[in-house]
Order: sequence, then C-alpha cells, then structure tokens
Amino acid sequence: MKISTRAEYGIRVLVALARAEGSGPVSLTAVARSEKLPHAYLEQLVADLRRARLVTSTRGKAGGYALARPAAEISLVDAMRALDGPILEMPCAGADNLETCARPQDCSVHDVFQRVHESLEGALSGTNLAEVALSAGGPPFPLAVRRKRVAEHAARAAAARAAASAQAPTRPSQPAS
Amino acid sequence: MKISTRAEYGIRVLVALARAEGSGPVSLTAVARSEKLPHAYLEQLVADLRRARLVTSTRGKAGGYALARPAAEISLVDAMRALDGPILEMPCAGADNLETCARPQDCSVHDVFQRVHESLEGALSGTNLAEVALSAGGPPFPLAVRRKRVAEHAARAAAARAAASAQAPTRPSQPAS
DNA sequence: ACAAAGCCGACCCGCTGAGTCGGGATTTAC
DNA sequence: GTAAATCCCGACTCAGCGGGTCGGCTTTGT
Repeated sequence: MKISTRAEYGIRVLVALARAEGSGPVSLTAVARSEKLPHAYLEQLVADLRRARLVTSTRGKAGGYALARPAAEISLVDAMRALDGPILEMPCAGADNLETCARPQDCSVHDVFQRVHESLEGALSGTNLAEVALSAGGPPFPLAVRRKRVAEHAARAAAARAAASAQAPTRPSQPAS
Repeated sequence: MKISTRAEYGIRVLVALARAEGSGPVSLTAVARSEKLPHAYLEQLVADLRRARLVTSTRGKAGGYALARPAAEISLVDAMRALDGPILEMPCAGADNLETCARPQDCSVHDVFQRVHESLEGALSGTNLAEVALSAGGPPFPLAVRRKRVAEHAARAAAARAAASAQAPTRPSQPAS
C-alpha cells in the first residue's frame, strides 16, 4: 500500500494554504517554489481540490488559491478523497464503501479490509489541516500579501463557506516582500 | 490507496489453509479451484509466503501447503508484509519505517502519514488468521485428506515452528539453506 | 497593453501489477 | 520405472496508470 504523490503534494499545498490563512490568495507558483514541486503538475491537483470545494481560486494577476473553509474544518479524509478518490480500493470490493463484493456471502477477506478501511478513515478524519500546519511548525509562509485582494477574497471565502463565521486571521499583514 | 491482488489472493490462500489446519497439506490446485483464482499466479504469491516462513510446503504427489504456525499466531501484518512489502510506502519517506524523509525538519506531511501508518499497522496486527477464518464462516475446506502425509507433515511443521520461534520471525533475510 | 495569474485539454512515457508459459525437481502410486 | 501430481522457478508479456509536460486560452491588476 502506498501513498500517491497526488496525495502527498496535494496535502503539502493545503498545508501551505493553511499557513497563509487570512493573507489572501497564494499563487501556485509560490507554493511550487517553496515546496519544490512541479508547478504544472500541481495545477492538476489543485483543480481537483477546487472541484471538491476545498479551496477557492482567484484569477488574474495577484490571484491564487486559499482554503474554502477554516483549516480546522478541513479534515484529511476530505483532502485524500478529493485527491485520490476512495480511501481504500480493492478488487474484491468496489467503491469507497466496500459493498459490491463479487463473492457475496463467503468472501473470506471482506471484513478484514472493512476493518482496515475503518481504521484508515478514522485516522484521517481525526486530523485536520490546522493541526497539521501547526505540528509541522516552521514559518507561516514566505509570501508577499497583496492587500487589495485580501478583502475581496475574504468576502468570496465567506460566501463560499456560507454559514461559517469568520475567525480572526492569525497573521494578517506581513508585507515584507 | 488500494489493496493489491497479491495481498487479497495471498490472504485468501492463507485463510483456506487456516480452515484446513491439521488436515495435512493442501494443494494449490485445490485452493485455486475453490477460490476461483489463477493457479499459476498463486504459485508466485505462495512462494513469498513460504520464504517468509508463513507456510510450509510438501513436494511431490499429494503434496501441498500448510500454515507453518497455528493460525492464531499468524497476524495479518505478517501476511501483508510478506505479500506486499512495507505496509505503507510513500515518496516522502522510504521504507516501512518512514525515517528517511528527504526534507528532514520541515516536512509538513511526515507525521500525518506516520499516524496513518500506525493506524494501519494496528488494525492489521490486531487480527490473526484464525479470527478471519472463523468470521468468514463457511465449510472448513472441501478437500480430500491424504492421511499418509498428515503425520509426516505434522513433524515437518513442528520442526519449522521450533526453528521459527528460535529466531526472530520478522524478516528472514539470511540465506536459509 | 502587458504581465501574472488561473484554467484546460492533450500528450507522453516508463514502471509495475497482474498474470502466463514452459520447463524442471520431487515424491507417491501402480 | 514410469506416470501423475505436485511444488519450484525464471522468463516473458501486456495494459494501465501514475506522474508528469506542453501549449494555449481566459481573467485581471497596473
């Protein structure tokens, strides 16, 4: 069993965004450089993240990506599913829920993998981006804030998260450049 | 994340052997037929199981395979490792223990996957073949017992078991004659 | 107008998972 | 001693896919 680079890179991106929470959109180029990952490839992944409504995008110059919800409300299971599809696939079963087993009654391995699946899902759903971003320590994110877009983006994000209340940004302004 | 057919088939074989515990060697052909799996492919898998000392083999006519230890003493983590290699691989890290991370200090995803790894290992090591064989229910195994070989095999298995408990049974990397 | 971003579809390419094949070595039954 | 059943083993194939790259749009700030 192995973890795809999709999952790894995708989570790295998400963590990077989590660290930059409240600082307006972060360009993929910035993330790619800082994490030393292939920009063109990240574009694909982050597209999936956007389709899964985990991140919001802002187009045009000084655009970029940001988390669609507060980092604490995004669990890793969401991320993994968006990036890699079902948490656990196996030939015997089919989808994420391993219901469609080919050998209905006497499948000897069914509940084994069911158990594995649950354990996996538990571990992933029990962790959110905020935790990961913290535990990884390090500086928040080395980026220049584009002030103009912050307010705009905040509105967009607020709209996206619909009912959630915006919380105080961790590091609002750091125009170091 | 997905489960390879190696793992699935391999465990099916082991469960089949577990059900036939004490009845002397079971031929691969029998298992392949009863489980509807490709015999030639199983040969490969079971060879790995043998190298990992999870099963013993008896050659010649009326030969076959049997568990090297009592089913209750074979955990799924052993099986998985024998069949699939490291429980969790990921690009960031390397081997089963994810020590060799490329980005030593600020790897944001490291402990995430460490956690996943532990959870996985826990789920697997907490289940043994006897449990699985039971939970799957069904008839023990539809096979004709070759009485002549049973006693002979029992002795062989006992010997193997003794040898196995004498040395560390985890990773047999030394040449075994 | 231009540059900096996101967006998107097409393409490429080597690796590996999932088998197959053919033959050899062992053992038992007749 | 020959045949049959079995394990044993190395070589081979083959499709799919993970892991990217490329080129070209569209959107937007200055």
